[in-house]
Amino acid sequence: MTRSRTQADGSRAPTSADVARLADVSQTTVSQVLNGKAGITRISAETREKVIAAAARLGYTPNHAARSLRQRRTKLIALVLPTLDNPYFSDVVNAAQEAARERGYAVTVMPIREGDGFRASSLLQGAACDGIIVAGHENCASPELRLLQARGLAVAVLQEQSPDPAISSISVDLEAGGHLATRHLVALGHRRIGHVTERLRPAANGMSRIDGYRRALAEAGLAFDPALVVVTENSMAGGATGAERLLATEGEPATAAFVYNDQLAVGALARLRERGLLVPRDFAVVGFDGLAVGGFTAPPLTSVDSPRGTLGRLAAEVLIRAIEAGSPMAETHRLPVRLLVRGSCGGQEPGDPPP
Amino acid sequence: MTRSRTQADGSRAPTSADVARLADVSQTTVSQVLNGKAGITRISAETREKVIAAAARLGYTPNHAARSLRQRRTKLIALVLPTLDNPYFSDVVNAAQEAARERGYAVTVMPIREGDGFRASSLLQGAACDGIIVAGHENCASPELRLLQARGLAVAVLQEQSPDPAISSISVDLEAGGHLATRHLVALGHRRIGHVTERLRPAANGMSRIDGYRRALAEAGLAFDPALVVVTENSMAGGATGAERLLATEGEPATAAFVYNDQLAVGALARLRERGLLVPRDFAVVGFDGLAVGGFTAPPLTSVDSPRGTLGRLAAEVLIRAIEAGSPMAETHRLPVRLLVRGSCGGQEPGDPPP
DNA sequence: CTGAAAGCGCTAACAG
DNA sequence: CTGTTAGCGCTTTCAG
Repeated sequence: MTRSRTQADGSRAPTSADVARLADVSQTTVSQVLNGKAGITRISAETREKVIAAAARLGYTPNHAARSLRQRRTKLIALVLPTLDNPYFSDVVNAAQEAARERGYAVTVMPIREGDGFRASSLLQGAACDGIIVAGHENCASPELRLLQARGLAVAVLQEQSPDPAISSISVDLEAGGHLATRHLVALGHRRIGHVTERLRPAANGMSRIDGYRRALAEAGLAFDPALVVVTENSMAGGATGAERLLATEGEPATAAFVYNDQLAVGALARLRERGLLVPRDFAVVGFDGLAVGGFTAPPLTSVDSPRGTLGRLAAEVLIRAIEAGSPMAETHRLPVRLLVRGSCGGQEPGDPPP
Repeated sequence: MTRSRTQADGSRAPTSADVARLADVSQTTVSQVLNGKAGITRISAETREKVIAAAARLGYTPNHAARSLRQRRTKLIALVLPTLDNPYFSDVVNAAQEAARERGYAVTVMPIREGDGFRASSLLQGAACDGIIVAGHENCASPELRLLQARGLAVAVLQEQSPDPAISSISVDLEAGGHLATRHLVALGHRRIGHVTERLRPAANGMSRIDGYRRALAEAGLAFDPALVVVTENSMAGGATGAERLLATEGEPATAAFVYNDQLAVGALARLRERGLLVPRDFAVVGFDGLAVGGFTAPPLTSVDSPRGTLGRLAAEVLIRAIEAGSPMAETHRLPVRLLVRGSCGGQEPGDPPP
């Protein structure tokens, strides 16, 4: 009973060897009992009891690093988010976490600011997790992703279409959302409809919000007017200045706007109010995401609702599939969206519109 | 040159042995070059070059699990949050991350729902990280925390006073905040001031928002009326029903409320509006947190601003100090707050009030 | 049904 | 200035 290497505070996390000693069995047996697959019963009931009791008495938990090293598997998934200040990801993370847990994986969130270029990637490269789900424009577009994938890390991209077809992507149908939102405004009689958006990406492939916006305009016989597209920063403040700029646009003024996301839309609503415009009487707004906050704005925000739970769950499932396949099988999923009609467009009272 | 164990896709993450072979040196040398402390130069410039070149050529990144196992240190800090749907923590996390990075640590976020009882704690117990910063009522109060600390994990509690004096705590001065908010309302002439709050915790130790609320009332010679304290759920919807209940209270009606946090306050503002009350003319509201969203509500929300960046940075510093000391030194920090006057109380235009 | 031995990839002692 | 050796804690053959 050599009790070596004590910590500064006198204790030391118990190891499987400690458990083995206490239960008077081998480490192998401890491992077998504690990780025993249901099927294979190579352990007697009596031994099993002893081991379990010993483990419980010591409060034993397997050392994560040792196990990961040995198994070349961490059972850990990282969700890479650009920021935590948009509650959009809350539901996504919860659902991903739940789906992962069912399969024996844990989910952890790594905030990596857009443009930081995966500076934290020593962790990712170093196989600190088995796979990553990546969100955020730049992060998703990063060429480093395919390097990570080549290193054996499973990669899935969330809410963006990856430029790289070899990388899995789970997103909602942004184009359909843009179309739905814009069509809604058209149906309410608007003919000068603006679009407030985050910086436009060059790699537009006909799959983004603005494409749906343009399609709805075209279908209604309305010309696309670049002067009505305002690019701004992705924040509430950005939404406010976006609205401001839209109002200041030359030519016939806009009477409505389809806004990139609810975060921006909250800012836009505030600025419209400050400028003395009454929404929806003087101006209509549609957001995107279907955030809870939209139920509490003045007026409540009509928005394209995205199935965040399904998105998160699916992302986890796809990723785990790839991890367990051992090879990078790319899957692409595009989930449908629906219009969540609240009060910011007028015309109808809260309730679901006809499809 | 035995190239063994290829992955399904034919590649394999390079190891330090691979680098050593390529550079024609020993693994030790590779390790020394790549982790070399600035001071100790036991490596010739030439060798260093060779190693660095080889590592670069292979795209070598040290294996996290192996390194952690060997060093008994992960250089990883987990921030345990109850949910991601309150943007409050965004700044906290960013600041913590920055402070940690300066010291060579990475920060990861683990969402653990309140009441889940650290179910994910196999990771925490298993030494998957060196320390944790815990937020959320129940999580902070969990007795498991001291177990984790006993296991050698550094623990710091955020924004709550830990019931356990042996655990570090970094929070803002909630009592002062409650006092500041309530005094502001008193100064504006309100005499029936309600308080909408999340469930009250038994362990009230004179340090929470409500204590400051009561102190300000007392100082103004106003009686504390339990009928004006409404307990509700921690969400925007909860804030709405809280406001509702406050309006329905019997006795002389409230004309103002100090609300637990901005999330709740957003909901409260919305419900007041729906009920036809004009804020601040008919009712005044003060929130807590100083979130960005408060700048975009109708009217903009006056709130007790909390130094979230400092909080996060300090938490990381305290934790890292504890990690590197090797023993659980408890530190308690309570940061000051200030009133952020916007429009939801009237009386003065946006701008800082006199202290 | 159980144990002994090997080794995951890395770094820290200790020799030279 | 560099290499050899050992071992972190675990799981996994392989023998019994």
